[in-house]
Amino acid sequence: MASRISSQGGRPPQRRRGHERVAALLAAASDCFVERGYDATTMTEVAARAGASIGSLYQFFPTKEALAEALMADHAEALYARMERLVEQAPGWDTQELATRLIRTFADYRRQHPSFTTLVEAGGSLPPMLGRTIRQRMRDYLCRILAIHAPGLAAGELRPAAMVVQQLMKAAVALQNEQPAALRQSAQTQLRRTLELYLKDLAQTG
Amino acid sequence: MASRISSQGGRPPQRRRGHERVAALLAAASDCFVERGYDATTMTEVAARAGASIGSLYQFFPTKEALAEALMADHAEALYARMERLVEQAPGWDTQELATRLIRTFADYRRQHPSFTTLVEAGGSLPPMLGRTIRQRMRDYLCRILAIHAPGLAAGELRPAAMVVQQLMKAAVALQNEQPAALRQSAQTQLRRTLELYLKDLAQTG
DNA sequence: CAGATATGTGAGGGTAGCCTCACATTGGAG
DNA sequence: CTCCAATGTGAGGCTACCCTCACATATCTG
Repeated sequence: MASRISSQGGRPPQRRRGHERVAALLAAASDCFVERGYDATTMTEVAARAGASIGSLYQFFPTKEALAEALMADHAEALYARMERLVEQAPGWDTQELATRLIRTFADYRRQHPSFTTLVEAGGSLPPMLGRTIRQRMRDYLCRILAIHAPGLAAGELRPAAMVVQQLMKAAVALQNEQPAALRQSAQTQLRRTLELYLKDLAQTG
Repeated sequence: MASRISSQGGRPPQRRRGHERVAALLAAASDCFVERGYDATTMTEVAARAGASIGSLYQFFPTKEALAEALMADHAEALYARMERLVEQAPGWDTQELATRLIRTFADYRRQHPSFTTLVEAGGSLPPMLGRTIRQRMRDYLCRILAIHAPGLAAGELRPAAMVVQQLMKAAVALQNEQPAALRQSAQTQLRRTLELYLKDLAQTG
């Protein structure tokens, strides 16, 4: 799980020890976020857990937010890789089959990486920009995959695909948080169909 | 929605104006928690939103935690009332029918009261004791109802009912957060069945 | 009205936590 | 080996926020 560090500030590691430190720091951050949540974890604790000092932590991550974003970037990359691998393996599927597999991949990854779930669901408590970044990135990934491999939906226009993806997001990420009353009726119907798909798959998987 | 204020400290209101203030403060807290999450909302903001000063807020709620707990107490009371009303209306149901209705009631309440969901799901970021209190109370409520109205499960022994209730909790409260790998196999099977029930109902409701 | 109690106010104490800085140490290139 | 950039360190600045306190005002009882 090589990490690319946040784009803003924070010099990337260059020597071997630097890379090791970054990996340890990200692992520590992951554990802390899962156990205590984003707000409650302190930078001091992350550093201590990684066997480093605060200064060392700030050497690579200029901000607590940047730390979370780097962790999220790693997750996003890994998840995206899984999805692309999945799509490459069997290009002949129709939209529904593809959606089912993608959702299962997504759900599996969530189960295997609790910190990913923690960050995605932290929602309101995260710094606004970070929250938006995370959701945007997830949406982009799913949208790109669906747009490429579901030509029936993305033929020329982007709106429908984006809508479906948004509903996939809602189903897979924030199932219980969403408020159906706030959704338009047509979208709601489509969401229900997506939900059924997701739930059926989830029930099979366990 | 008359509130009973936290048990620990914090004198309950006695005059008319006091009751109005408490209601306004709880409403403000509810909004803030939903928008920003528990950690990110400040007591100053809650007070300002309710048109009061900080001193006024601390007149009734001795602690930020007490404020959240009072809000949660209101929710718990309202939800419990709904559940009891439901059970009284049709005492002839079998276990499955009852469970389905209870879960729907639970899901409906969650949709109608976002701050309830916010507090229940805040999980790791809440002060440990508050989090435990919240989960314990929800478990007690569901357990009591199931124990009373599903004699087949609660005949003498409490263990099976408690287990089912725990799984109901997992299904209804933290569907995606749980890690099936950490569960025992038998429990997992039962959980799956409960999940299917929950999901089926959710799909129907929208 | 008068006394008593409840309620209202906001400046400030205390603290926790993010982040900086000045300097020590390590490791690799020439 | 020598030198320089990378990495390591932790005390402390600074800010934000929870909560207290001394006092003002409002509301109720007699």
